[in-house]
Amino acid sequence: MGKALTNQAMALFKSQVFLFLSEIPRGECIAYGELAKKAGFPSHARQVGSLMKNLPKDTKLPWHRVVNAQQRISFAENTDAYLRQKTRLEQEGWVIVGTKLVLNENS
DNA sequence: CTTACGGCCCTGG
DNA sequence: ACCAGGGCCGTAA
Repeated sequence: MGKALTNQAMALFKSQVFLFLSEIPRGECIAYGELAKKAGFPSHARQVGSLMKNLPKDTKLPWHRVVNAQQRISFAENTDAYLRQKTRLEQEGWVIVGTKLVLNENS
């Protein structure tokens, strides 16, 4: 049972997640869990998801480059959120089948 | 205080 | 490749 994160730890977690996210280049992507690890909190994948969900709509952060550990978009296929993310990833060269990121044509 | 709920993840079938 | 089950942990109700 891990102890609860202090407010300060959470603040650090957030800033680290946003920092590493901002460094993901166009054409690449990263898993929620990977981002959590890099930020120093390996068991907080879901919290990364929450952070993404709560980003302001006009954010400049590349939230769409965050996918799940199976390289899939974590939204149901018939949703708006899914379409938004898929469209943005396709603009960066990804070929996507269903929710699966198959390959990137540019890389 | 306790439930419920996620933009999750991992391990088997 | 697909799915279920268990674990995870902050946040809102």
